[in-house]
Amino acid sequence: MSTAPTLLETLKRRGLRVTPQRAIILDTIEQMPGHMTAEQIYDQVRRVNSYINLATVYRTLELLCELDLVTQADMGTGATHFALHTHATHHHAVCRTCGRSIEFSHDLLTPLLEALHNHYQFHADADHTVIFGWCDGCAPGVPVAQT
Amino acid sequence: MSTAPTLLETLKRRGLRVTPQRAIILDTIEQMPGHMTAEQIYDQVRRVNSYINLATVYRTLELLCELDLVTQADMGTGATHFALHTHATHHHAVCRTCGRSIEFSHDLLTPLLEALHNHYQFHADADHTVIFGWCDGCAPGVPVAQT
DNA sequence: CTGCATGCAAACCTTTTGCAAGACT
DNA sequence: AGTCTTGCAAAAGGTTTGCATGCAG
Repeated sequence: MSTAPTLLETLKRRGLRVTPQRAIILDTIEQMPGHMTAEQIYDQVRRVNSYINLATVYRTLELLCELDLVTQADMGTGATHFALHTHATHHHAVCRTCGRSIEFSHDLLTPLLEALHNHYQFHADADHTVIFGWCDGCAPGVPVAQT
Repeated sequence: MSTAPTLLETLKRRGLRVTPQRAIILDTIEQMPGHMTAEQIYDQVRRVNSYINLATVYRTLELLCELDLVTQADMGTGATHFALHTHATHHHAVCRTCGRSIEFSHDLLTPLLEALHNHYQFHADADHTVIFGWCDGCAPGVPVAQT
């Protein structure tokens, strides 16, 4: 139950290079809530040091993904969303019509994850699964059509 | 249990314009198996008529999506995958490491879909849901690391 | 000192769009 | 005839990359 190590500590521990840029980016990510796009992280990072480059943000995110410290999710908005792997696990039901995103708890996904594991020995990445569909307001089933 | 109408017939029935390009594209989509990217459809379409433009393929796909005849799915490969809505419903478990995709039946997803409906009145688009994770071969949990 | 990381700018890829010409009904 | 569709080419996003410089270890 010890406090989880910071991203920076984890980097050091694994013998990876710690640069000022990485320190700022990691710190920023840890302080941002939920998921964020590379652009959002970039904007935030620039408030600390406006000389950090977008490419560096991407390269750092790539590194974090490789280390399984961060997960990616496509919310259907064009830009990839990143989130701390330790971030409270929840998932998203995204409306194809209005774009709204409903968060739902991990519990609802459990049966599926277990089934995938039992049937296919597939270990689903339980973080930030995205399910598309239509929210209550945006009529389901009935296709648009109608002039 | 009459035969399902072709995409072309559906277009006509809804009073939409039928052009040679659309005829070729629709026909191609119906003949291609499973999902395909716009580029793949384009390549196939060009074998019939090499003057058809990629933009036209995109515009036709957009139309089909609006009519709910085709669904989109992001398989994490960069390009959007399209599939006939009538195509046998199944979903995908995509391995983040090796990229392999395991198809799983709709049944496994049912509990989740019902739960989303009951809890949030959310009508999930049951077609081609994509779950990311790791297949049996690609060690789960254990991060890469290790020099 | 050596190698890895960074900044910059250009390249990339997929997808979208403006516009004039052309085709469908 | 009138409107919708197409082709072309350029633009738009998001993300990646090559290369020279610079810094961490």
